Amino acid sequence: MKTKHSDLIDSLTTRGYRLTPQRELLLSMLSETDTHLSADTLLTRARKAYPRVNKSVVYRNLELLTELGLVSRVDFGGGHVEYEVHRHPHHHHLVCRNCHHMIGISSDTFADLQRQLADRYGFSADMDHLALFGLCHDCQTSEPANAHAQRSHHPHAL
Amino acid sequence: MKTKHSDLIDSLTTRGYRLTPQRELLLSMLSETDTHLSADTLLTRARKAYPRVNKSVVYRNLELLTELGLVSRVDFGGGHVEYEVHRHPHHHHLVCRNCHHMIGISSDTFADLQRQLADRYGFSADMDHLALFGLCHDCQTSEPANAHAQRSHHPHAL
DNA sequence: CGATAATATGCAACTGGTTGCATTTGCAAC
DNA sequence: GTTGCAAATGCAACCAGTTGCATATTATCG
Repeated sequence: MKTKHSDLIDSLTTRGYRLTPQRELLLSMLSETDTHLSADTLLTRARKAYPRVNKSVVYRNLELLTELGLVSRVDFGGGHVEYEVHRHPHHHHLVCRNCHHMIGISSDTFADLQRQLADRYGFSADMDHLALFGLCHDCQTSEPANAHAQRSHHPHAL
Repeated sequence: MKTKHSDLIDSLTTRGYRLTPQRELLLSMLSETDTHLSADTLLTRARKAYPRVNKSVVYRNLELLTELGLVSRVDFGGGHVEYEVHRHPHHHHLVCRNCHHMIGISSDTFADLQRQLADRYGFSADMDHLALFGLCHDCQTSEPANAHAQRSHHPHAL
């Protein structure tokens, strides 16, 4: 239990939002893990405790919690998003497109970039749980090796 | 017509993929615009010329063309992706989360970051048509102004 | 130029996620 | 404790995108 569950609940209620069993369940699932979970995983787990929870409620509440800043949405690209309780300092993810290994890195690495974007373009970038794709150290030397579902039917090519 | 249409077709056929009317149509639509188009837009436009084109074909071919490197997939986050013919040099997009204005920037800006990720983590990042969110110059001073759909029912809070 | 075989297409069923609306519930005031 | 009402939920319909499979089409070879 990394982030105090009761703090999260306070954040909700002091802002005038209701504390419902579903919200409490979501927050407790998220604060009891130290990684990110997909909406679908959250729904499935929630149903173990509470078979009636509805998927629209899960999605709506994740959106609310994200807007309130209690939860961070990590966008892994291609429509795959996961959620985690908002912890400081923010961090980012390097995702290997070959072995799917994920490296968490601190946000310092992006400070220069952020400054450059501000200077050159006047743009204030949201540097909050970015995910970047690429190849991890191990896969750079042996890329095609343990690839997943390489296109199977190259007819007479390459 | 920025990128030679016939070059794209050659890339397909020399690698052993067939040239079909649907593929030709997709490539010509993409090479005749100088911006990115969504799968849905492509489908709609394609149907004007060819009412029978099927959405699964559009999606499958966009995936194929992306794998072959003829087309780039630009991921705008939250599952919104668009496609454009792969032009050099690669560029990135700064998207304002307030006014949705989009700034195209060259990939040089990311060279430092890329080098740092390689040095520190041994990670070779795909720096290819990234999209970053944030606030553009104009919206930083007047953020809440022309916002879209601000959450409407804060009950008695903030 | 016609036959062949593998590829590409169209279709229909399905999945993850979203939306509108009727019902229920949390919470505050009485 | 009861009441009132906005907020939250559950449901069912819906939408974009994906998948499996039968059919149609392309490119090649005879």
